[in-house]
Amino acid sequence: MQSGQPIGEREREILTAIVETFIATGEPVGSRTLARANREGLSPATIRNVMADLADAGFLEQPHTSAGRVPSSEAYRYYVEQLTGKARLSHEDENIIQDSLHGVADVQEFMERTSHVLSLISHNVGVAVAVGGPKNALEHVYFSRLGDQKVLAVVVTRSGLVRDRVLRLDLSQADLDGAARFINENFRGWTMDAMRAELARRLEQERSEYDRMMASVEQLYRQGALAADDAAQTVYVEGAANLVAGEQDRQRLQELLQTLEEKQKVVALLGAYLDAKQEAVRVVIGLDQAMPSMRNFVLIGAPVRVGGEVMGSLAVIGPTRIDYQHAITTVSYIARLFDKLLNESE
Amino acid sequence: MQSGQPIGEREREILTAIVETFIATGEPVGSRTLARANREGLSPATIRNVMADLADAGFLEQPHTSAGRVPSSEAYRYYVEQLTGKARLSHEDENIIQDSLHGVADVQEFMERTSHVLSLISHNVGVAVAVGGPKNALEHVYFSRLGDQKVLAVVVTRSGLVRDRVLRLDLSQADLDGAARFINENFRGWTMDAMRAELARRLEQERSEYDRMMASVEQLYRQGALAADDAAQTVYVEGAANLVAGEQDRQRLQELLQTLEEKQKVVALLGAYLDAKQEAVRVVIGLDQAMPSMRNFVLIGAPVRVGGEVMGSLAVIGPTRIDYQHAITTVSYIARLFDKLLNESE
DNA sequence: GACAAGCACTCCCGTGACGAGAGTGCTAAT
DNA sequence: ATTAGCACTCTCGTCACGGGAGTGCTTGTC
Repeated sequence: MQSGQPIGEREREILTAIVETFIATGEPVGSRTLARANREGLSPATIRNVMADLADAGFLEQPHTSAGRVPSSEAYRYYVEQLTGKARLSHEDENIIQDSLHGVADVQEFMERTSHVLSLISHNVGVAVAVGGPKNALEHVYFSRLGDQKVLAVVVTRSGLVRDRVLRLDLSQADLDGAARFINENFRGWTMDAMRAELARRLEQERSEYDRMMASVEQLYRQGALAADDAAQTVYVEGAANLVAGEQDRQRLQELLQTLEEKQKVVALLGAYLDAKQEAVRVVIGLDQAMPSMRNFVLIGAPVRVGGEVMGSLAVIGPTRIDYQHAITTVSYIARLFDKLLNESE
Repeated sequence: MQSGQPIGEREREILTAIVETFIATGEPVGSRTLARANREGLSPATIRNVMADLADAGFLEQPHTSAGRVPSSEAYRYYVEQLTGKARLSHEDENIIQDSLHGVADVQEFMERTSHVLSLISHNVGVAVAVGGPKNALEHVYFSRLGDQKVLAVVVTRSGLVRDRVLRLDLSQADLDGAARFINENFRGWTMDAMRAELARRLEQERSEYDRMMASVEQLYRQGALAADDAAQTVYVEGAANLVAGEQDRQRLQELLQTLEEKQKVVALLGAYLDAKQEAVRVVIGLDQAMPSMRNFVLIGAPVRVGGEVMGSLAVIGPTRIDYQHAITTVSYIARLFDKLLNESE
């Protein structure tokens, strides 16, 4: 058999058995072990034949001759694909999640706790990001002069996100108040994107007949006071310490931790693989494409939507040797919880 | 010599030599190595005698007979004490710091970058915390009804800190606006502490003659809308990955990373050892007192003040085997830079 | 043809022996 | 007071060795 799908029922069974025992033990799995566990009582020799076929087809790898077999990325993909989505989270885990997220109203805090509880339950890295929300409705802006050349800009969106930044600008408080009033009166309820676009249009068009206030608005706009772009994201990464137990190579361990510390990289990862359209949990095996230091790692994540718009995403990141079923149900459970909680309060 | 101070000039010299070579190499240092480096050309045998004395006095420890000596915590304390404060930061390091912090106006961002640059330069863990600032002057509050039972509270202080939280409250936007107007008009410029105290007093005293607005204020107050307490701190911890190289014991490494992930613990550490009164950098050797998982670790930190009030603190955390001189000058340099930048703009 | 049994072979890994290297403590000499 | 010398200790890297686990292949059986 060369690269043909291992369509046979027997092949399938043996492949998933290999994947599962490897995930459980972490050691190359040999034909004998497999034969013992196999309920049909096949002999090691038979299993060896099948294994040889699977190896030819690219599903198994051998660290060295006379060692057991290790699943390849392909094997994991196949394994995940044939998992039934029917597994339920244990009550224990459900309780932990409920306790952890109960009564939290703040999106930020929700994200923070989510990353924490994800890492806790999965024993891997839990990640949650809240995107700045260019599609969020503007609720209120506020500008405050802090001192020489410094202005504090605060933007509140209707979903409860608060972004603040300090700009280098020299405007009086009166000017700032005027600009804020203008924006609040004209753009309340607009999406950030729409507001910015309209503002840009007006500034362009009415350039000749500027009054003092519009000049202030322009300055604020140009300095990014109203930005709600990709940079305006909060990322929570927790459980990096869990990787210590799993990764033997110290060099690699350090690289991994470093990568996880660079939050933008994590954001990029999630962004690259999760999109708004997908409905369910997505499993990405082999992150080395997007991030070389993450080879042999997988991402199990889902977007969080509020009213159709992506508000953020959550994920578990761990080695290929991860409990897929468990991680998938956990992520899925929290994502649904999220949707329910966030969407009910609209 | 039993527990007497190693007052002798020779002892001092040898002790610092031991500490320095141990810091540099990480291996127990023997009499021969020391003799080679010693400029007075003492023989190994003589040095052995001195070392025996130092060991008796509690400054040196021996992993096993016939191994070199390792400095004890006492030795590090003694070593740090006798360091001259005159060392200057290398221009290279100064440039890195300047580049990294240049043009940053926002306190939060300043803290974030500080922790980053600290970890970068020291090759250890960099920490920076901004305290909520109970002594900060109130600039502005803003309340917004988000939906059923949810209210967003935003507090802006004069120093540019923005705190937001979502409360479970059911007040109309009109009520919220009234309460905000009341607080802004009456308490602008007050310190958070004073404002809270006065508010509590008034609520107590005028309980009988409440109007609708004061009732709203009370609800907000009770729900913590105006809290600016210890919980309201932001912590930045960076460079945890650097510990991988230094710590051999995996079990311990994991514990360390876990501790650093629990931000409150880090805050507690800084809080326990750094106080407003101290002028310069403080070096704390042996963190196991406050945090068992941190045994054999040291903290090199300084508070950040604005106008006499503590606004936060910064620190390097690393193993006892750290380049003290370098870490001290780095922390001191950034602390001074901080003071300069923050205080100039007042 | 599918499965099983047997067998020779490969490779890893734990164990114990062994010697080099580094360091110590002590004693005797300067 | 210092130092040279010496016997002793402890670690660590290397190497040989054998057990264990696993493979591939060949042959045999239903």
